[in-house]
Amino acid sequence: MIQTTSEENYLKTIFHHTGIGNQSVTTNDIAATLGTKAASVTEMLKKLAAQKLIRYKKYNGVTLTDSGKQQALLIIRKHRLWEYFLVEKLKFSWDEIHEVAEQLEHIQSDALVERLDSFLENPKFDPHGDPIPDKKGIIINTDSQKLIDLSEKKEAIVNLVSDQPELLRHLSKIGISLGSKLKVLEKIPFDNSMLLQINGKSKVQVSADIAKNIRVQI
Amino acid sequence: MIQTTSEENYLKTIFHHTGIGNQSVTTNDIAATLGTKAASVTEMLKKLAAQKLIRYKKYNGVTLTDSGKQQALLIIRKHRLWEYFLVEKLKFSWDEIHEVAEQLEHIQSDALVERLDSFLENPKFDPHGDPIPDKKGIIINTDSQKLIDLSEKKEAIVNLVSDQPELLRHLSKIGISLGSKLKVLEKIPFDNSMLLQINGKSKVQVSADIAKNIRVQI
DNA sequence: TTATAAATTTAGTCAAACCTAAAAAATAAA
DNA sequence: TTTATTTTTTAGGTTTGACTAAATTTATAA
Repeated sequence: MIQTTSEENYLKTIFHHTGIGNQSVTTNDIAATLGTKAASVTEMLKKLAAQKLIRYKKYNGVTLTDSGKQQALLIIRKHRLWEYFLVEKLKFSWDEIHEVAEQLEHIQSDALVERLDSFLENPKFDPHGDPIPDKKGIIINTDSQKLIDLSEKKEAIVNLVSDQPELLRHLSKIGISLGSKLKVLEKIPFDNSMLLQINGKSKVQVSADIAKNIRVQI
Repeated sequence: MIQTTSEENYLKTIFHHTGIGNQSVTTNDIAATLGTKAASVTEMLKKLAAQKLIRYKKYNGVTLTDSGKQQALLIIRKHRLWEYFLVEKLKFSWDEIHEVAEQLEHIQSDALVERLDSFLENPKFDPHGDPIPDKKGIIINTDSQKLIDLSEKKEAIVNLVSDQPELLRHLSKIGISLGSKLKVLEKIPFDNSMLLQINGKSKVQVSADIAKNIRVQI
């Protein structure tokens, strides 16, 4: 499951274009960001698709799978933790650190990341003010809200879900995952449950207990 | 003048075989250390020779040029500084750090190395007791040895002590300082502690933990 | 001192990640 | 709706650093 540095850079770039939702990004945009040519991007997209890290259909742009999103977030976690280290401990200024962090983010060692995180006392934001994903790849978003508070007819993107394994299992069963677009079709006052439409397709009923544990972003 | 990771690994391996002198090392020995095949080594040797980092004559083994030696020492400097960081700051044990340091040593940034060195307060030895070359690639006399390795009845001069302030305070309290002449009167197998005579006068008992952190020269 | 063995180099392949040029598909304009 | 333009993909190359197999050189032993 370990990516090459190049594969990691592609994942990161795709994530930066598509964000936490399931938006797509074009071959040319990826090439422009990475400073490579479109032809090279196409080749790499095939490799990433074969590993089920992205969804790729010819001439159609790409989106990250849950697995790809997870990988990207963990690389971003490393990048931002190292940036924090460089500024807070080594006294670099915030504008000198990017290039070095680009290298450090590719060091492969789970133990290293976790110990670095502890050593730095679990910072939540990097020196540029961007949030640092936690070890599960969950990223704070201050303008997120609980699904239960979303009003009827409104749409939002699933941002954070609590890390209870049972809840996660249930959600994946009914087709909700990080980045899903939810529309509130109806709120049932009797039990505060909600009728939702997922990604403009399937409809599903969720209890208030569940809706309290999902955070979404408009 | 920047080397690839692979070139850096070859330089480092050659240095570890040839040392600070101008000894030579064979193709096969390099291959064995790196886990590659002799044919691959031959190819790389040509590249390094073209950069004047090694002296290479077919079928004749290689030696490092001054420039190659310098490069190798700076890589070793990085490796050992990162090892020190991993143990002293991130609390890894000394036997878990090698693999990660192998990756970190290839990060390219002069500023990073110098700031890391300052942050660590310019350590002179890594957690395995090996000396850390300074920024010019100058390495402390490698034929100094750890006091703990000195055998009974032998005498030696204190060369360097680790820079832990507490240790330094303790040593000055019992009368050991840079340049003191120590004679090993007795080694106690039970706890590896040592009974020493200092400058032919006072006797003192030091624990194994202390004896590991003092370097002496015969 | 010749025959055998070991070490080293050469020659030819391969995979990864890039490239250019040409073909194909999708999009925009006439 | 055809034509033109842009985007994307395919096809064929290049470089780096590895490989195997065969050839060459050096070292060892009978």
